[in-house]
Amino acid sequence: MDVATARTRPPLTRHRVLDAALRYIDAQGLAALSMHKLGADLGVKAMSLYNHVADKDDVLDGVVELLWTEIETAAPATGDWRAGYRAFGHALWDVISGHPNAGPLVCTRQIIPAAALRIIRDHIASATASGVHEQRAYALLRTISSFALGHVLVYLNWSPCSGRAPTVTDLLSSDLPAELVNVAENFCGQSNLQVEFELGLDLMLRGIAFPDGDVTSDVATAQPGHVDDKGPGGDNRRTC
Amino acid sequence: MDVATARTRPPLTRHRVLDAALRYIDAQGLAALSMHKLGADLGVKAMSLYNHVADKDDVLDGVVELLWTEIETAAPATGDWRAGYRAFGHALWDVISGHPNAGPLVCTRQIIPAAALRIIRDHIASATASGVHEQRAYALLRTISSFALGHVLVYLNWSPCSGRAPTVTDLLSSDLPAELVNVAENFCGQSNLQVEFELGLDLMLRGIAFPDGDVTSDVATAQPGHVDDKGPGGDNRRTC
DNA sequence: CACCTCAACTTACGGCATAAGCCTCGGTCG
DNA sequence: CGACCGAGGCTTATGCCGTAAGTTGAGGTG
Repeated sequence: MDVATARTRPPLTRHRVLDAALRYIDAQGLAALSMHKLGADLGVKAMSLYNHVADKDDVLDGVVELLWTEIETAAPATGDWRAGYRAFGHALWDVISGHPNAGPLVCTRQIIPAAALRIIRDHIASATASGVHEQRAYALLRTISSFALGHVLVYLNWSPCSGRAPTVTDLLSSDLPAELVNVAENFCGQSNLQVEFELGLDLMLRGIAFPDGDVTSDVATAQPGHVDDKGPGGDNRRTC
Repeated sequence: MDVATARTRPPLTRHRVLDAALRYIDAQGLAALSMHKLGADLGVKAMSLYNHVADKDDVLDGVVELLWTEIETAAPATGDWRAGYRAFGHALWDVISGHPNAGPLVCTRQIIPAAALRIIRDHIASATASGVHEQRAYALLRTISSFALGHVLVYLNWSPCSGRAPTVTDLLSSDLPAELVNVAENFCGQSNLQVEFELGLDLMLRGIAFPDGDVTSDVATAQPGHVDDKGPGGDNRRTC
């Protein structure tokens, strides 16, 4: 790479590096990413990247930032907090499944990007502004996030046509009894998980998760995402 | 490693290799695992491992098999399908969170081990034997799995004291406004996610997910995990 | 005894992340 | 105008990685 071409090329920036990394992973898979190839993709030697990112871990963390930014722009908070929560879960599902190779990084890298905190903050604010008890607003958002995350991961890893595996049988070892293959097909193959996810999300927000319909009260009934009514005791291990 | 010590050492098997790999990952972290170090751990050169596993990917897939075997033994199906489903979700949560470094492999590797299919089959059989419609039995098990998986991943990645990060602030970039740090603490830090998970699981099975309490009917009402009442149309993308 | 099998070993190769240092610009200030 | 300098890209070099290919030697089988 001589000096002339280096001049004509737009200068590298952290954002351009991360963006290229995300597109590379989307196209070639996570395992295929290397600093050399990423550099080559940008018309630059590997070591030049280190002027803009700390190391490869930093690149991967940066990709997660990018994904959260996508989620943030896809589901901004509005006046209607239920619609906002729903959009948030939906955006989580959509963005992660839209990047089948990079998406799992969101739940693999131990990092909480600012974009994640911003969108959480906004949706919480929207809910509390409508009178929802703050702790309950957090708990419900947490429950929705967990459900969306788990659901999309099951979808990505265990469903054919999700962009990662063409058929269910590709996920199984070849010498399996037909009976178990049948179980796999029933569990993974036939149903439309996207529809299933949306129905679950709808239900959660329509009040099923809060059967009395009064989400603004803070009475201590057992509800998903409500923990105030249970002390630190009990049978839970690994308490902080 | 001379011949004499090779003789006294118990012979390598695939299972011993995988077991050592799991313990190594538990102790040193996923990124630290290499064939050389794994071999050294077993008193053997790296290449000797290849007599028992195909390659490194095979080792990681094997670790996932081990984890599913743990889940299988922890939550065998019984006559009471609701208790069984509950135990299954619980086991997923426990086993994955019990291996903070290896657990995420379960939703990262694209593989469905036989142990997973066996336990799924048994719990489905238990439910249908009690009169639950088969498609609904699958849908509910799928929903519980998704919730458990997503919940434990949020726990592992975003909670301090989960074995991966000591404090919430370690997960954040250092130059964050106090307001967002506060959001992070509320969302991740203070509550006991294990209790929250168990409550959600209980609720799902006590009938909240099926408000009419009649889980054996197959009327086409909108329910999480019920998809029969919606055709292939609709707004879903990436349909197979 | 002769032979075969097979697990473990040795060697070797290309790719990886990245540390250390260099080179060459464009801008800044005397 | 000319000396300086900082930044961004390049070169080189190191040590680890996964693993292909071929070797060794002990136990079992004829």
